Amino acid sequence: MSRTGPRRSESVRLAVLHAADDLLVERGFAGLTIEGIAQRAGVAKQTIYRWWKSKVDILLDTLADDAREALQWRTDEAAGVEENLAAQLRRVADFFEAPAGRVLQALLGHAQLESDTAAALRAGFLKEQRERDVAGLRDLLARDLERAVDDRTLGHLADLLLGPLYYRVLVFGAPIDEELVDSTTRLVLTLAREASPKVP
Amino acid sequence: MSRTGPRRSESVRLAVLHAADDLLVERGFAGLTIEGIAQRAGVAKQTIYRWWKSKVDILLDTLADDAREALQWRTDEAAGVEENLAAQLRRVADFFEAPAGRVLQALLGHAQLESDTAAALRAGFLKEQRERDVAGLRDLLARDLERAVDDRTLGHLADLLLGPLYYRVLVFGAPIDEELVDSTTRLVLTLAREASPKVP
Amino acid sequence: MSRTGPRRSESVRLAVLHAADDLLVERGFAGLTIEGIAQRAGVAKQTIYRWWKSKVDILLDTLADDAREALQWRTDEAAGVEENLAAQLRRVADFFEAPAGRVLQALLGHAQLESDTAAALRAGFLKEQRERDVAGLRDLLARDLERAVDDRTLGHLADLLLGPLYYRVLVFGAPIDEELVDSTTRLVLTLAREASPKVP
Amino acid sequence: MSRTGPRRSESVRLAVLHAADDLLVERGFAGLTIEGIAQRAGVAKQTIYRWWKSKVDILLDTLADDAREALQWRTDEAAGVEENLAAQLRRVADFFEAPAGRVLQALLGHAQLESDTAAALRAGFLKEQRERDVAGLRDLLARDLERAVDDRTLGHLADLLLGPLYYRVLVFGAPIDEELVDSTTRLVLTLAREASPKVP
DNA sequence: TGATAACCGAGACGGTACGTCCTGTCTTCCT
DNA sequence: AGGAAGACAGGACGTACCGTCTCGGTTATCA
Repeated sequence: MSRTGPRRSESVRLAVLHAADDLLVERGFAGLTIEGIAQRAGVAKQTIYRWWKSKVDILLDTLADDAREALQWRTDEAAGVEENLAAQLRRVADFFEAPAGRVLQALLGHAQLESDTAAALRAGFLKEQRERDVAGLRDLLARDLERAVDDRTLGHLADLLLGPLYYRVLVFGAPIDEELVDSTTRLVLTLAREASPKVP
Repeated sequence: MSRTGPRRSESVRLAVLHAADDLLVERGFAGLTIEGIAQRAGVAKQTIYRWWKSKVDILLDTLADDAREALQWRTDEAAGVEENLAAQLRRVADFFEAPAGRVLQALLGHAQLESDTAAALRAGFLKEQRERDVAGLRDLLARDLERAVDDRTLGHLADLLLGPLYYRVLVFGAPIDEELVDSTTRLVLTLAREASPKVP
Repeated sequence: MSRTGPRRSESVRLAVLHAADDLLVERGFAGLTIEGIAQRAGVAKQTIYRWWKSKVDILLDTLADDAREALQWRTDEAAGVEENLAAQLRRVADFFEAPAGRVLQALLGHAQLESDTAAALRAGFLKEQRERDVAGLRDLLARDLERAVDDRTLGHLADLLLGPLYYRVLVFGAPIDEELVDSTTRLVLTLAREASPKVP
Repeated sequence: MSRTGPRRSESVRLAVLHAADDLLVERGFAGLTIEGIAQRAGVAKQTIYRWWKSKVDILLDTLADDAREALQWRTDEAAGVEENLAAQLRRVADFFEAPAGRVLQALLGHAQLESDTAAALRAGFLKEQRERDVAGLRDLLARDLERAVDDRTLGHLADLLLGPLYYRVLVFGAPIDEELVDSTTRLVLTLAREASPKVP
């Protein structure tokens, strides 16, 4: 059965996402309201409710657009494994300084308060990002160790690698410094080599 | 000049803290309202506002009462350094399953959304806990290495030690398993020994 | 530019006015609250505040709807001037026994306490009623005296006519009796005839 | 049974009455609160509640002190009856311009809203004032008519005399002008002479 | 000359209503 | 059908006073 009438307006979608982003930066999460977004975007409230369930849903949308690329693992074949790993951690550090990182931070915060947010965030963005992190780590270690590392171990290594960075940001609200990046990198590599000794 | 008139009622204070604690567990942070707390505690709203600025302020108070002891470093002289360290991490893991841990989790979440909360939490509980963590780690390593470790290094070691645990809880909402405790413990001890080699 | 969106609901308006009227009679002015009206009318508080500034504003609205007719001057051509005048005063007396009269009484009371109420009441209902009273009196006297009476005199006659009635109600809270109606009527007619003697 | 301890402090009583009076003038009846009076008088709230039941009770107290004298009937033997009567009405007019008159006006207003206030005001001040008015009128008419007027008629004459003045003040909030005083005076004297014709 | 009872200041407390803000649903009209 | 405008029921907010109460400190009278 065919349908009639105009389709979803892309300009409305973008206006809402940008308004939400701007207001989050300007007034913080608590000052972010559906009514405020509607007004700023020059859009009716009902239009927002038609396409998104809540302000969290809007933010998840902005995250999907912005964060994926910033946290992608990139390999520089010319550089060593340690440099590549450290570079990825630096990307994480930079991400948290950027607007998209603030969005993730807010969503992670909200996820502690609302299980719906937690479920949506974990089933979507965080799950995908976890997969990218594990895959990126696997590839890098494979180059270093010349053998595959099992997934279980990879998971723990990822926790050890990223945990201290998120801890800094989420718990202390402090920027991630170079020294933390370096020591974390070295530590994880050490453990990886121990756990999966190169076949002589 | 001495105060006259009735003093602050301790029973009111406790009724409010317990009501807040209970409601947080029952209904979550979003379902926690000043009016709800007042009703549950059998207290007038104004009485709450007289002593606390917000529901966050109340939770900070419950945390101060409950969390300090649960996260205290305890040394078992009979056991080795590694066992002591692992036991402390297990205490952290258990804490996050307990009601007081839920309070901290909610507050950490809210701290991502409101800078006031962040400032209060960091200036109060987190600062003290950080000091306890660093001091506990210092004492433990001193026993192991038979020499003092400088504060800067201790700070990084604390990040590496606790980061992965908080990451698990805050980002993935998953319980901290034994394996993570063990690998984190070993890793940090390895790094500590490398960084501060025992004088021969 | 034409308006879009839903219009003001007439049923809501009436529900509020009736609820206010009922509650004023049941519980008196002090027991009349916006929250009470909202609850009785099955309406949200905000809906009331959207259209009225205060409970006084609501009562002014009920007055406009109810009192105009009750205090209208009516001429019975068959009857004499004195009978017509007395009939009008009896209408005033009856009005103060009816619910709408209670509303006016309450508003007059409140007008002594709040200058805003006084200004609104006087600029609205009282001004119109005064005009009706003066006009009614003018017509009646014209019939009796066969000549026009000047406005200044009419004003004073209206004061002398209505003053004693309001005095009874407002100051002594007592009902207006037939004797007061009669003596006031006679008195005013006497004075009117003196002041504007029939041209011989 | 005898009692011990300090007696009621007169300075406290006066401080409260003055504070109430001042605040009534400054902020109006709605802005007059027990807490405000207590603060302004430098007195504890409980002290007020010990001696007065409500703010209305306080105002009744100030009225008793101030109004009695202002509304007292005074006879100037040298002047005629009409002049004496007009002088009394002028006293009423002046009274409503003075602070004590404002208090009575506020209390009369409140009496329309709360039956307790109405009862207290009518059983106290208004009853006494009514008696003074009737007695004053009786004396004056006795001089004029050279015979006594019965109480029933006197009551109606008092209504006709004072009603228009109160009507002006309470309903229109306008000052009582000389013309109203004069016509009311003449009118009432006319009626009195008609009703009780001098024995020839 | 104490004891003791009332007065008084300060202000905590359980309440009620205030007026505001935002939510999510809905209705109306326009394109 | 999509969208702007915005009315509506509802719920929580933080504030202002109410009237009651508990504290200490301070008189004044009477034993």
